[in-house]
Amino acid sequence: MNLNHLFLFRAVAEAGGFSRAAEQIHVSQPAISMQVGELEAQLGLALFHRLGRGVKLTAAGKLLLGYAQRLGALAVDAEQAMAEVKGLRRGHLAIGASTTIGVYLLPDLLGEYRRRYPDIDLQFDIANTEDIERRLVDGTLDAGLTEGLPPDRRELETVVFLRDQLVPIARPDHPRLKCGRKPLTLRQFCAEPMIVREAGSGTREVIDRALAKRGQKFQRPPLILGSTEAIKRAVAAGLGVAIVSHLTIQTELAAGQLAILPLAGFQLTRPLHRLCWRNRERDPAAVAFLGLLDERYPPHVQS
Amino acid sequence: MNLNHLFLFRAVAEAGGFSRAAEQIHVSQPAISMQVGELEAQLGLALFHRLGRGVKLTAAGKLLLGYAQRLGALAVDAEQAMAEVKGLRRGHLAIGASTTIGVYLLPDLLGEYRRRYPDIDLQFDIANTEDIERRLVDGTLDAGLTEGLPPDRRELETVVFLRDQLVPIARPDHPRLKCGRKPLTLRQFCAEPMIVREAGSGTREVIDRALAKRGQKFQRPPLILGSTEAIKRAVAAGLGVAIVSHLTIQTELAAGQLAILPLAGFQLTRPLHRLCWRNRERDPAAVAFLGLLDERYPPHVQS
DNA sequence: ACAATGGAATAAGATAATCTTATGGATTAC
DNA sequence: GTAATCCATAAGATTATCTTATTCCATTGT
Repeated sequence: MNLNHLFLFRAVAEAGGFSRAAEQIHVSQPAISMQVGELEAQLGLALFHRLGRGVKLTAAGKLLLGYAQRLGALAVDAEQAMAEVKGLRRGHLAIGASTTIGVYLLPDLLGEYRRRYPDIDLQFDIANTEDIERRLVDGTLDAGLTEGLPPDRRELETVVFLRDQLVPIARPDHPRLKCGRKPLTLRQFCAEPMIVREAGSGTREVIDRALAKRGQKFQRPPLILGSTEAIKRAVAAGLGVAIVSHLTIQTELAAGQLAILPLAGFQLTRPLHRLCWRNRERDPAAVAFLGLLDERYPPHVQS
Repeated sequence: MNLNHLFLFRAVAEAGGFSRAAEQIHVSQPAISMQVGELEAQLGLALFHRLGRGVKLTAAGKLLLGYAQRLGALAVDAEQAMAEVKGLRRGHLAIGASTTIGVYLLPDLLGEYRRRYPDIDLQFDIANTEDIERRLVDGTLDAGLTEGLPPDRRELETVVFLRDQLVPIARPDHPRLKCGRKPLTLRQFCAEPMIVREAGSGTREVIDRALAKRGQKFQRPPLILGSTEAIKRAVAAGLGVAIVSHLTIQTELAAGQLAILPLAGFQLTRPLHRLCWRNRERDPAAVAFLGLLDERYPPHVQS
């Protein structure tokens, strides 16, 4: 007994005859005779009275018809659910991101995602690289976006999707920003009052390494603040200069609260990584997210 | 997508691997690979993550598994229901009978039926031959038992299942029943005070015809009563003699309330008919009933 | 009662679906 | 690195299912 047997049986029952059913579902009449006959043989029960003029359900047939209808409807539901998943009208997407990306980049991206696929259930967590990695492996995340060093897990694919520029910022009325002034040298910049994140922060490490590489260091003890927002506010308040991700200051630049300080020959970037399973099938919801990411930030495969 | 696809899919999901599933359900592993692969291709969705060591459901797979389980359970229910019908552990039997049969014969018969097949839902109506015939044709009865003349419907099969003896009865202390006395002649019997059913009753017609055929008639105006029970009581009370179906007086004979009056060379029987559809499939419940009837009263096919 | 008709069953051949054995390829575990 | 495990693929065999043509049967109409 399979769905096709039941489908044909149901067609006959609802059409009131083998020939009529055959017409309606575009199969030959003997095909139906055989299938229904086989079904009856398997069950050991007559399902139809053959009246000579059409057919009529037996008691067993009436009973089976109920099951056939329910089975048919359930099968249709199942296929529809699958079609919805495939067509991104149903599903779930869980993304993990580190702080900067999570705060300054993902909301926009997920807003666009929601606009395109409003029926996908979205989940979005900010966590550290280690947690994201773990949750990718155990399957609770579909993709992760991190600014930290790429993990060396072979099962995860790491793609640099964006090079984040770390830029020096100052209050817009900083003397060096008067028109006509030349860019600062790195040495001059290091002599400014500096505001930085605590040691151990990803951004701080990048900055320290870059300065060390160029043989420079802060010339005064820096002001240490625990969040990028705090640093931006402190710079805007005139407490000093800082180096922050370009991503984080779009609003303040537009509002004239902060300005980028030109620094001669200084270019500092860090890679932002997109993490997901390497050789694993991805749900359409995840594929669409990665596609959207690639669309906004054309990728460079790294490993 | 058919039940087999889903069954194999479910086996894989529940076994956690293609090979394990293949073992459990005794199919080759490639068969499963192909079926699941085809299912995935048809849906356009990956249902499993291939991990190298076993497999794991994707989100789409998890969703489909629920449907597959429900469909599987429903299919099992359907097959079980059909098996129950076939095994007479579920079903319905509607029998129609004319009065005498319905009162004096069917209760016993249906008692035995209920004992053998306690799960069959029984329905049993007393009606006239015409109604029974009509209800057989329109399908509300599975079989009919009548004492009337056989209908001439070609679509109904008429089988005489019993020859009912109509016997003369009297009070046990009737003078002619004293030991040693010879049987009455029919003429003498007709001279007795007679109790009969009203004209139009089946039994009355049989009696009238039999007497007419033998050139006899009641010599006194008979007492007319509307039911066999009333006639029996009247005879037992000594109001006269009567001719009634042998079936109806078993209890009274045993209790000594009535006696059969020996009548020389008089033998009056009428056929009892079993009616059902001629060329139509019968439900197991009906087949079992007809079987039981045949068992108790070996049949003589008439038409 | 008779042929006519409508509709299901059957037969035969063709086609498609599914299975099995054997083998390849990728991943994990020691 | 090597062996073991597991899924995918290939080829051939088997089975299920379909189609066309035809037969059989019950009803219907005359």
